[in-house]
Amino acid sequence: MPELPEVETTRRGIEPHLVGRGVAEVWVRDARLRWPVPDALADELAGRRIDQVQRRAKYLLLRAGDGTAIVHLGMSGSLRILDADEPPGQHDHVDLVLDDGRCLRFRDPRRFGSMHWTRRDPLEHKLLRELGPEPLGALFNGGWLHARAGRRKVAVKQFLMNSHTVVGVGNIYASEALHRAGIDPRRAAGRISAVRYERLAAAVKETLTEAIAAGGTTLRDFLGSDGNPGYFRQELLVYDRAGAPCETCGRAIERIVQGARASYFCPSCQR
DNA sequence: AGTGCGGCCTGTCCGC
DNA sequence: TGCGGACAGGCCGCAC
Repeated sequence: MPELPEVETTRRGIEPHLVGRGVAEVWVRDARLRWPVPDALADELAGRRIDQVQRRAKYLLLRAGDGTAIVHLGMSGSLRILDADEPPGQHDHVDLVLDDGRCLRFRDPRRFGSMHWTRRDPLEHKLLRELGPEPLGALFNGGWLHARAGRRKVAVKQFLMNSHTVVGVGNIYASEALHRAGIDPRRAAGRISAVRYERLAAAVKETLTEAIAAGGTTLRDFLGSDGNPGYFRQELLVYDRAGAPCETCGRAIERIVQGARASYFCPSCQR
């Protein structure tokens, strides 16, 4: 399940193959993603040159002249560089055929991903406009979290996963960062001190940075753009470890459900 | 405005 | 061994 480290790993994997390359053709085999792939993507991207491959939150931005393809990998999406004549599989929905005989192939079994095309500033796109700060940027820090939290009663884990609070912290890394910061995921966001929010912001940055360095976390079906898995899974201290001993104190990790999502935490290290 | 939840989708896993 | 059903999960969009 791509979270920010997986998306950044993908970006770094595809960038050197795309920048400066022309797009010869765009094949949309199945436009039924989360939102229908617009005809404009194929019509307008073909014939252009890709200038930059950027990331904002979990969106990848393929900049091509005055247009931008916006790609979200959803739950199960992946982008890979292949020879263009490689036969597509069942879930290979879109190809950008490049002018060097290769292609960028979008695969997404669950079709929670999406692709958009815009001729405007992509950061002003409806889906990107309201997003909170990047977790690895300077704008995201303990002061920001503390100020945003105010007196809100929502559980801190859900607060942390809200894209207005900070982008790119999904279910896995939310549990991990809260564990590192020693904060109970059930605690009300507005009942956490500024000092503890400093710890939490630092924990988010550390967790994501380490995960990116490891090439992302591989759970189930995530593979990087080179087809290889990420190696952060072995670093996870609580996620998917219900019943297993906490590495710090030995007490059993607990699993609870918050907002219809699994949370994992150590009941003695996290308060 | 903040909060909660339905819905999208399919591969995987579990229990019978 | 086969089968049905629960589950996983990002995140928009809607209802309260």
